[in-house]
Amino acid sequence: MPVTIKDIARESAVNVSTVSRALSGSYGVHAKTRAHVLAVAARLNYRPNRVARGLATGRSHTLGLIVSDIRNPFFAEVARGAEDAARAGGCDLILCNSDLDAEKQMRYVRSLLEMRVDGIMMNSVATLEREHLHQLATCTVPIVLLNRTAPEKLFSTVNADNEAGGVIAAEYLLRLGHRRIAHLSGPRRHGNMTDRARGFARVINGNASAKLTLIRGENTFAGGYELAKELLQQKPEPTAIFAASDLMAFGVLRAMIELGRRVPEDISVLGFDDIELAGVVQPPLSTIRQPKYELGKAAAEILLAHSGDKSKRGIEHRTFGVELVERKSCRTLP
Amino acid sequence: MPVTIKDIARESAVNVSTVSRALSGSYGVHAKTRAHVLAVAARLNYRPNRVARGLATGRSHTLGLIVSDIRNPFFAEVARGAEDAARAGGCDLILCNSDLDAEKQMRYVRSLLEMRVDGIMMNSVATLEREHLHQLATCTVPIVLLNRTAPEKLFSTVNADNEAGGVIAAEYLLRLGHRRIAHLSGPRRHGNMTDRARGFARVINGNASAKLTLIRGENTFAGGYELAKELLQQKPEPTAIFAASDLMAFGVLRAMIELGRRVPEDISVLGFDDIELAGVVQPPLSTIRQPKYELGKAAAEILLAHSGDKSKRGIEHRTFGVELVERKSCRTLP
DNA sequence: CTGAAAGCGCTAACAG
DNA sequence: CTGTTAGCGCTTTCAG
Repeated sequence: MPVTIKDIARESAVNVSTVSRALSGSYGVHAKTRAHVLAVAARLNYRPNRVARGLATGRSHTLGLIVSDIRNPFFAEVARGAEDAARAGGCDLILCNSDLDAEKQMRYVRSLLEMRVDGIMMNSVATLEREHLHQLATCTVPIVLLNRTAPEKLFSTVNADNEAGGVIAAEYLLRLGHRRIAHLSGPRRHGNMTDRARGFARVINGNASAKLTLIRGENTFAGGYELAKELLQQKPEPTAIFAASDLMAFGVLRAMIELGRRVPEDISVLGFDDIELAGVVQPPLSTIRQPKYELGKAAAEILLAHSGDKSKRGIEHRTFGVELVERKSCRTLP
Repeated sequence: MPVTIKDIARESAVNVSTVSRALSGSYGVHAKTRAHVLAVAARLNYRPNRVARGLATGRSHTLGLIVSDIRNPFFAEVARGAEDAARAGGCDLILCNSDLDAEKQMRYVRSLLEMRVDGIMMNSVATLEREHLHQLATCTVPIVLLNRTAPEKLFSTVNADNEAGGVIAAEYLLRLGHRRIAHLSGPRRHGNMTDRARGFARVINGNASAKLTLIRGENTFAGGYELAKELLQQKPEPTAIFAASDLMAFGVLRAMIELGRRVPEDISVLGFDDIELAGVVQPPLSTIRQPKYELGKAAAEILLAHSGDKSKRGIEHRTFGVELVERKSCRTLP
């Protein structure tokens, strides 16, 4: 059995409450007794029991993170940012993979609530129904939604400026001289991608000589691959393709190889996210970078900041800028 | 304030212990009262407090996972496997990123111990000193070491058969007709990679006409890139390169492009791991696949199996086979 | 500054 | 089958 506060109280001939005070570093205990208690604790190799502490204080010092799948490199970055920030704030991080399944997601929320986490970060609530949303709203702990662009009155949100990203992408391609341009977007329910598409379309369509082709598919390597193959059926071919994520862009690159098109000589490809491997594929992928690590970090920090005030659940919204990362997959048209 | 077992006891006019029994589904409670209690609980929207339960039972139903960095796609897969298995066993997963820092790693272990997790999975203890190892050995919860090839009497281990992987790689390259062969390995303290190198070298050196060049560097994209550039300084050039990880192989691929070599026409490249993007790069990377998801899953399952028995901390060792995944980065020599 | 005592919410003997 | 009674280990009034 692990040594408890009681053991060290007995051993150092003081009351448990004194030990508790000495250990929690709070004032109100003589420096001498305190030193003694600490010494005994060290000698006995005492490890506080955070479960007991949690029960007594009501704070568990844990944060929950629900992502669709940690294997998606985008979420891995987000998770890392969240973990670092949580850790810096003295909290541990519980990881949940929802697979974009609303049921599963709600189960995780319940589970986290039962553990009395101090806050929950979750992405991908796009598919949540009213009832679920309502359930979330009645949560006793602060919640921050990641990648949620719709304005939220009920929860804090953290997201990248996706629409601006679409604008940047469009302006870039136009600037390079492209006019026949395609955009490969994700499913409609994917709010972020819809935002990207909106910004992108607005700019392209605002240029009289430019022509936009927009098609949708799955936000995966395979999705990008298939959309690209489908796209190149039609004539005239676009000179540039903007994929809504790097993963999809990778699929496009593969499709181009199989179709015998060279990138960027025959066709330019632009991605979104700037995951680590964007710079690794051939050719290195030009893309719109969003600050993934920072998104996760910000989410955790919001939780940390508000996990104290039970009364006013401070709602906070943070939007991060995105930027163009030029590599080798887009070229200037003569 | 959340509703407690007490509230529902009062509301349904029975004792808390009855409620507890009814809720925990255990026998010894009349079906009728039980149904009633459950109904009241549901009406009150009762959520059990797992912190309290944990304190009372001594089991927290959480598992800890310490990896060097979740952004490494290898660990993301492992983590996913671990999470799924933990979840299936009714446990939550706490994620820790140690960055291969021994100090940090030990802090995490302590932290997890304070939370009274039911078990800990950790990779990368290669750099741990005797003192740390000893500390771990005295832990009150079961520990399983991931990717630890050294035989362990103190802890359970789960790993892929790295040495066999090296053998498979060597035989494959030999079979394709390669004789001037290079191996790019990781740092010496990286036990897995050392095992891969051992198996590989044994086979290559066992072939009289084959010549092996072995160099070491960092297990990263940049590491592979630099080693490859260094390697191609010397003449005659190898006809095949076996990289100790896919990440390193990606670096090799990049270096080859920059040096004007075509893969696999001029030089063959073989990786290890089979991370998701191995099939995405150009050319698709041939590699030795290790079952990452299964590794994580097995680790969690061992913990789950042994977290009951306090007395006999069953030590268990599991080794997973690896296999060759042939894609397009290696060619047959005429 | 320190001790005594009352919980936090739940489980687990032990009686009845 | 159900109620009573102790705690789990720690914090936190409230006295002294």
